[in-house]
Amino acid sequence: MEKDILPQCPVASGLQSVGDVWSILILRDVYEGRTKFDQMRKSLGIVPTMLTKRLKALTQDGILEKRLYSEHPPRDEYVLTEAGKDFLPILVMIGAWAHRHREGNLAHFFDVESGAEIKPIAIDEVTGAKLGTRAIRLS
Amino acid sequence: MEKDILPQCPVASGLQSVGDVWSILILRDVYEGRTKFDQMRKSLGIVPTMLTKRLKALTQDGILEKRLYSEHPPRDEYVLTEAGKDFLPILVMIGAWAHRHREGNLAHFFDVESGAEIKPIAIDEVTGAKLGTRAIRLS
DNA sequence: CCAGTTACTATCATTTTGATACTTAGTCAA
DNA sequence: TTGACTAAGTATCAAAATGATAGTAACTGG
Repeated sequence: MEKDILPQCPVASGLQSVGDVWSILILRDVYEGRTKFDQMRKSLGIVPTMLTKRLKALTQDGILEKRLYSEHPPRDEYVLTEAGKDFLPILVMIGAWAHRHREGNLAHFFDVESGAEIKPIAIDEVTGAKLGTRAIRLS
Repeated sequence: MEKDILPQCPVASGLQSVGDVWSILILRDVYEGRTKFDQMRKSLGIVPTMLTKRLKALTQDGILEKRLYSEHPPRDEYVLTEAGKDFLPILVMIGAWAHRHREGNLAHFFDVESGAEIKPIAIDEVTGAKLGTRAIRLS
């Protein structure tokens, strides 16, 4: 789609960085510890040209950054920036939405410390109200 | 991308319904009350063939449904199902993420009742902890 | 020095998306 | 009762993105 559609909309703006399936699945991989090119390629079944392209875009957008993990041979991995880490809750919310509304035998998210399954909800930090229960205006 | 990649991953599963920019922007439009074909077409600058295709997919996936709003002439609008309404928090989270990490003069979300700006955060309903502050495992 | 690993790039076919024009079914006003 | 207008699309074709397959470059370890 076009570049500069709806420039004032925060949703459209966010989607310009991260509004495509491969990018989001790459982020999921990185969260899971698959930070290297070939790990992602195998895990996702993505063709290398596409993976290269997406990693470049995510890096330029400040969501991932390249880090040398071996000098000899020189090898880079991709790690999350602050912006990248900050996207994790959205991933988890998407997964939880899928559990509620999509068919299939899906994996679940667990809190490592307690072992309990995570039930993510979004609230407004100001009112404390669950999002979706009160009217919202965008302006 | 392929159809059946990573069938057990809830994130990948969710993205199959709603993992594309147009679909998400259509949902945003519907939340904002632009429920009719031409309203969306103008608001988004989307080509009608694409809009038709996306509306059909969202409808088949149970996120939108067609509703007759005029008998003569017969005219349909698209309204949110429960699954569609349940996606709103994710939209707001994406917008909030963009506010934190993207440049530009972006519109903000407000609570209609209180007038205050919304600061969405995702928490685990079980532990009450903010997502991203504790380790998560997917299995 | 030869096979293996990692991180890619090159090339080309296929698929998806976009632009423009057109259609269908109705309304409304003169 | 014709002619302009609206809403919701479809048809056709060009352009761009994606996918498949193969190949390269730099290094390692035996």
